[in-house]
Amino acid sequence: MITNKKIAQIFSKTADLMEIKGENPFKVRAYRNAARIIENSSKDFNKLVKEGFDLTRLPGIGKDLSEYIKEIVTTGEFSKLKELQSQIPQGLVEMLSIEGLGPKRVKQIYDAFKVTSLEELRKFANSGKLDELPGFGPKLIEKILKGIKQLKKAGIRFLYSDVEEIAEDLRKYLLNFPGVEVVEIAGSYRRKKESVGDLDILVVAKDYAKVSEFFVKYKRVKEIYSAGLTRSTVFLDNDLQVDLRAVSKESYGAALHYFTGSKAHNIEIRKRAIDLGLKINEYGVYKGDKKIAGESEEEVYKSVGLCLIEPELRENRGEIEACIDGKLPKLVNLEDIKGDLNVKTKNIKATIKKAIDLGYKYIGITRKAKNFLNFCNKIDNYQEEFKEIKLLKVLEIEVGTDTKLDIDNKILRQCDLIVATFNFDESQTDYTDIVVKTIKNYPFVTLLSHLSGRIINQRPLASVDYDLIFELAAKNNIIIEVDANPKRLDISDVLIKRAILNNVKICINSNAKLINEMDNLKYGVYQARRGWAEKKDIINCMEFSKLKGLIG
DNA sequence: GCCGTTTTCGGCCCGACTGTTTTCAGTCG
Repeated sequence: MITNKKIAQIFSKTADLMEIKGENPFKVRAYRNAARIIENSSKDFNKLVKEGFDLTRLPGIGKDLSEYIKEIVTTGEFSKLKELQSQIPQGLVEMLSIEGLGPKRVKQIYDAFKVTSLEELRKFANSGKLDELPGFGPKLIEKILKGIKQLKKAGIRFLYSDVEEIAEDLRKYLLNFPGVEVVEIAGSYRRKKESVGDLDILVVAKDYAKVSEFFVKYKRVKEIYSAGLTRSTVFLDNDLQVDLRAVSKESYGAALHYFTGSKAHNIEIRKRAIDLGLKINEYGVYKGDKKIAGESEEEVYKSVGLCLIEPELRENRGEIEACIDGKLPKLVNLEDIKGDLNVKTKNIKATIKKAIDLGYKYIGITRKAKNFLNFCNKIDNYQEEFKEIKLLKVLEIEVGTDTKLDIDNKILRQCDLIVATFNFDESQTDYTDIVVKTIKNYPFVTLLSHLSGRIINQRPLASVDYDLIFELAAKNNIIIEVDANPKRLDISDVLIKRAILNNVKICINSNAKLINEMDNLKYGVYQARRGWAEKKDIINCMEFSKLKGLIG
C-alpha cells in the first residue's frame, strides 16, 4: 500500500532532480509544496484516489499533480521520476547536501566535467580543475571540500529530548551575560518537533558584539563557523549547529515569528499580508514604508487579521484557516494530565511515590499475564497504604503476527485495563488485518499501544490503513496510545490529528521502565499539541470516575 | 505546476550572506 509519506518522498525526489536539470524553480516548488501537503494531510491519499475524490480541490494540487498522484497510487511508480533518474546520476543529488552547493553549481560542475560522485568531485576540487569554472574561487572550493567531509554529519536531526538540556543550559548561559534582556530559542525547538536540526537562538541585548564573543566561548563549542554583526554560527562537541541572532526590541515579535517557522507557515502568512497590501519580513509588518507592527507576535498576527497561533501548530496544516473560522484547538497542557496509564517500572512502591510527586490522581502499572494474579495482590495491598492515589492494574498483551491470544478469565476479571501492543514482523507489509482482528476478536482490549511501531530516525511508520483502524476504534471505544518515550512518540503528530478527526480518544503514557522515565510524559504532551489535541480528546486528562467508564 | 473578487497570463515570500565581481548570482534559512 502506498502511504502519504511515500508519495511525498517521490515528489520531493522528483523536485531535486528537476532542480538540477534546471527546470523552472516555481515548478520545482510546486512539487515540493505538493509533497508537503500530502505528508501533512490528515487524509489518506491512497483512499482518496480509490474513492474517486477530486484531488484538484486541494490547494496546491492542480490538474497535472492530481493525475500524477493517481498514477503513483495505482501503479506504485512515477514515470516522470524514472525518466529523470535515467538522465541524472544519483551522485548529483548527494552533492546538493554539500553546504554551498545548490542546483546551479551542481549542474555547472556536471556539465563541465561530467562528475557524478562525491569521490570524483573531491578529486576535481583537489586537482584545481574546479577553479576554471566561472564563479568558483578558492574559498568556495575550500568550502566544498570541507562540505564533502562533513556530509555524513549533515542532515542528521537530533531528538528533541537530546537537545533540550543543551538548549536550556545555553539559555541560562546567555541570560547571565550583562546587558542581555531576552533570550529565546526559536525554530523547530520552539515548535516542539520530535527532532531538531539546529538551534536558532534570538537575543535582545545592548551590545550584540560582546554577547557574540561570549557565545562562541560557550564550553561546548567545538568550532566557530561564522561570527558576524548580527549572526554567529557555531558547532558544539556533538555536532549540533547553533545560530545566535541579534534582534532589536522593536522587531522582536516579527523576528520570533520569522525564526520560529515553519517555513510553510511563514509563506502562507506572508501571502496573506500581500493580499492585504502589507509586507512582512523579520523586522516587522510594513504598509508601504511605514512599520505597523513587529514588537510582539500577537501584533504580527493581528496585522493580518489573525489571532496568535501557538508554535506547535505552525506547520501550515490548516491552522490559518482554523484561526479564521475561530476553530483553533485549545491545546492540552502538561498540567491537564491526571495520570499515567502504562508504566512498566519494577519497583511498585517507588512508582506510586513518584506518581504522587507528579500530582497524579491515578497510576496504571503494567505487567504481562505471567504472575499477573500475584501482582494484583501486591497492588491491592499498596492501595491500602496509599489512599491518595488510585492504582490501576494494567495487563499488556503482545499481539504477534498470528493474533492468537489466550488469557485466563481470572486475570481478565482482575485487571482494570488491557493494552494490546503490536509486535510486527518486519517482513510483512500490511498489518491492517492484524489490528482489525485484534479489535474485533478481543473486545476486552481497550488500548492500542505502538500502533505505528515507529522509532524516530530508525524505523518508519508501519504500513497500516490508519483511517480504517481509527474508524473501527471510534465505533468500538478503543483508545489509541501516544507513547511519550522521546525515541518513539508513537503515534506521530499527524496521526494524532487524524485519530482525533475520527473521534478517537487518545491516551498519553510514559511507558516508563525506569522511575525517572515517568518524567517523559511531557514529550507525549508536546506531540499531542502538535497533533491539535485538546484536553477532551485525552482520556488521562479526565477524572478517575469518567475514565473508569471508558476503560472498564 | 498552481492560481485567479484586476482570472487563462504572468506572477509565484523575502532578506542576509558569501564569494565573486565591479553590480550580482547562488545559496540558505
